[in-house]
Amino acid sequence: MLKDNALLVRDQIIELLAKTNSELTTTLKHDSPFQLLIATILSAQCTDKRVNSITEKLFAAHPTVEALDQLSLEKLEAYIKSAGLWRIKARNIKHTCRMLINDFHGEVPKTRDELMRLPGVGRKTANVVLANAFYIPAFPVDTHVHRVANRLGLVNSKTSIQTESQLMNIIPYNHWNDAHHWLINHGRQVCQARRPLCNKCILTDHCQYNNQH
DNA sequence: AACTCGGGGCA
DNA sequence: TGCCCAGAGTT
Repeated sequence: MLKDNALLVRDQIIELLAKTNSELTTTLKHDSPFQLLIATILSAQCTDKRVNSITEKLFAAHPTVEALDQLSLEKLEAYIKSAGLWRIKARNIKHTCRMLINDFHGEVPKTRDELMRLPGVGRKTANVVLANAFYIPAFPVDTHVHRVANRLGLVNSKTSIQTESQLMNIIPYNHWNDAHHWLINHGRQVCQARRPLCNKCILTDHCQYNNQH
């Protein structure tokens, strides 16, 4: 019963994706897995647009792990100060560069476990790199995705890891990327954590949350 | 599982 | 100016 509802919601979303313009999807600009890794570390609690404005200059001058490793902590901090949490991120990025060189032959690892050993890389960031740098099936779940998918009844899960696997099961692989971006945008603009704007929502007919409030 | 971190954004 | 955000890391 719940599963049937999830399938209905899924089909509604996929229908919406066809009409959605690609401008809705913000992307982190990068030329290599390494650059995507650094950009994704920077993107925590920060919009992709601001990250891109930082990495545009940073990667122009220091495009590789070897080049970025040579950059002093102070200069790195100066580059990324507009990203928020810059002290932590600068330290993590420096440490990550050293680990890539020392432990991974200067390459970005291709497994989630290895990626998550890098400081500043959690499960969500690891999944972003796996999916977008290496095209390895992975579904990044942030709080927006987790909240919206559960409210809509697309999944029924306690943890974001459960949400991750349930979304991978119910959404066709070719829609993972745009569905991910749609869920994030819907979470930011409509299905907000505290004040969900259900009157602006197109999916209220099958929504568990809306029908309870 | 719940808490802390530490910046920016926004009312 | 105080509250909120959203990831990672810690206990």
